[in-house]
Amino acid sequence: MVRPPCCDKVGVKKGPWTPEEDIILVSYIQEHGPGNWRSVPTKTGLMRCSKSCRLRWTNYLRPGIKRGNFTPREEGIIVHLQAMLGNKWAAIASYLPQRTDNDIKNYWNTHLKKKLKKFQPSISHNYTTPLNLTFSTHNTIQEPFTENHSLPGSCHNPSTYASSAENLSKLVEGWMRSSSNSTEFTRDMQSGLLNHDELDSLLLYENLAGDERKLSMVHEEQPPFSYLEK
DNA sequence: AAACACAACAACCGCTCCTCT
DNA sequence: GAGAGGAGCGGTTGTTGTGTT
Repeated sequence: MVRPPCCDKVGVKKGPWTPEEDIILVSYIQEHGPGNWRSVPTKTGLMRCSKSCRLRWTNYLRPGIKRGNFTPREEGIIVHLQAMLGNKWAAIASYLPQRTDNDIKNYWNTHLKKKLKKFQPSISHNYTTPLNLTFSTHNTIQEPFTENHSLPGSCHNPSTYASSAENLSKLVEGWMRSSSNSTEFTRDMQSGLLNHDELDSLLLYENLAGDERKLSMVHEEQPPFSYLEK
């Protein structure tokens, strides 16, 4: 069975959005709310594919989006989550509500991948396994957390990555706290929330993000699995 | 100043997943 | 339970900006 395209390719405008198109889309969504993207082009008169409208809204026009430089802290979160989840950009983005999955993906591909490659150029392919698989191997997390940790994106629609993401939420929360409170972080570590691989990853990356001059020193050490080229 | 190379980012495409009937 | 349609995701490409020769 061949699925028809999401919209008629004939007459559909492509390429960069103009300010006028943005205004039309934003005012439509302000009036009707996001959703029902299929009908947006016809209702607004925009000569755009419904997917294009959705992408434009979610990535650029949606309120609360932060653009521009990623902070070292955000970099650390991205790197660590990427190591655990793989290229699940939407899941990673759920931990950085002000950033979009597209933004994170682009930033990873253009900045972080290179940074990490430079950081450890001779990694074997054996290390490409995301850390969430390591969890089961090491039994660091034996049961999913059942506490009420809110997880953006998974609370309404349980997704395929939800179970690991729930675990991650705790993990990341612990790490984020650690940035400002190393005592609590140590407590998490001692209570078994983090295993040694994860801790190495975090500490190593904090060196990387905080001070590039340390790269040559870190390079000598055993690499965490996370920082790998796919 | 021009040509070229590279980097960064916006957007598209194809596929999968989810929901509804 | 199956099928269809819509939404979402991730990989990739295209375009533009910036730096270098």
